[in-house]
Amino acid sequence: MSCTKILLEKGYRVTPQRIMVVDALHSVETHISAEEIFNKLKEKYPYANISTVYRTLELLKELGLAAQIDIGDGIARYHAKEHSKHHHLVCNKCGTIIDLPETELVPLEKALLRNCRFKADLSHLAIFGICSNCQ
Amino acid sequence: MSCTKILLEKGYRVTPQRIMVVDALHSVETHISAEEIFNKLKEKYPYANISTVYRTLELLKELGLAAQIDIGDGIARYHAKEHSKHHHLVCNKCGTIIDLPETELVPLEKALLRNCRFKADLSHLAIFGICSNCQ
DNA sequence: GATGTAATTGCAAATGGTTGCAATTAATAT
DNA sequence: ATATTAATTGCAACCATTTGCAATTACATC
Repeated sequence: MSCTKILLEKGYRVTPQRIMVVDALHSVETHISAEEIFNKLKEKYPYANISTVYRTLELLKELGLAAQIDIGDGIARYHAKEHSKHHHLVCNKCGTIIDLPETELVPLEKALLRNCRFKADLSHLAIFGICSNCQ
Repeated sequence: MSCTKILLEKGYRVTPQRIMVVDALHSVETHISAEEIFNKLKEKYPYANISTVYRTLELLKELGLAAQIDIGDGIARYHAKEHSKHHHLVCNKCGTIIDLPETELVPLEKALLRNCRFKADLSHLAIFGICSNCQ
């Protein structure tokens, strides 16, 4: 199921700007910042607008089509959710980002539901610490 | 051990601005934003400066005296670390923040070290989801 | 295909937070 | 008590992101 189809189905308009943001997001396997998406867009369409990029990313996030991670440098990064579900281990020393399969957090998810009756959304999380190289 | 003593010991200066930020941070049991601290400061000392507030909070964080949480509204909040170690469960529907004792995350911490050789710093974390009332 | 309308965009201004740099000052040595 | 000096502050400019609003446009209906 493509992102644009889901947009249409949910009653959102499929505009050229939105198509270009979706394309840019899917053009990378890893995460990408709004600024980087904006620059890719401008190559094709010089009138591209940064606030529309942010608004589209926000919408994709709401629809569960994109995930946002914050690795602590003040710049939000995004990736298409279909590009594998995983978490991020961010090293506080060297900045390396290690991908962690989502299964690693299933026990925590269950414990929070059992002990706190809290339905945690642990679909994308950044965990900070020190990687094996830097220890 | 007071914050100001630790500052001195580590070779940092104890300035009036820093004392006031520390006081403001300790004056609340819960978390507080930089803006709120700044407003408290201005009541006492009208020449207070917001960038010094941010820099002091950053320093306290580095020294492990304060913790920062981001509950997803784009505003960073801080609390004195001695005010109990805990995590935050943030409800995506009603915005309620539930405190979670740190022991709840010990199994995850151990699993990450064992499986990924990653020394996670899970001292303060915000976990998003749906609280029991909103489910 | 033309028309109506609500969703979306583009702009400019605002927000929360950070930074470079010259001026000031807390702590140290005298 | 004074002088020295490196740490800290205050300012203004900057950055990433958000928002209000008027202009535009994708889609639905005829």
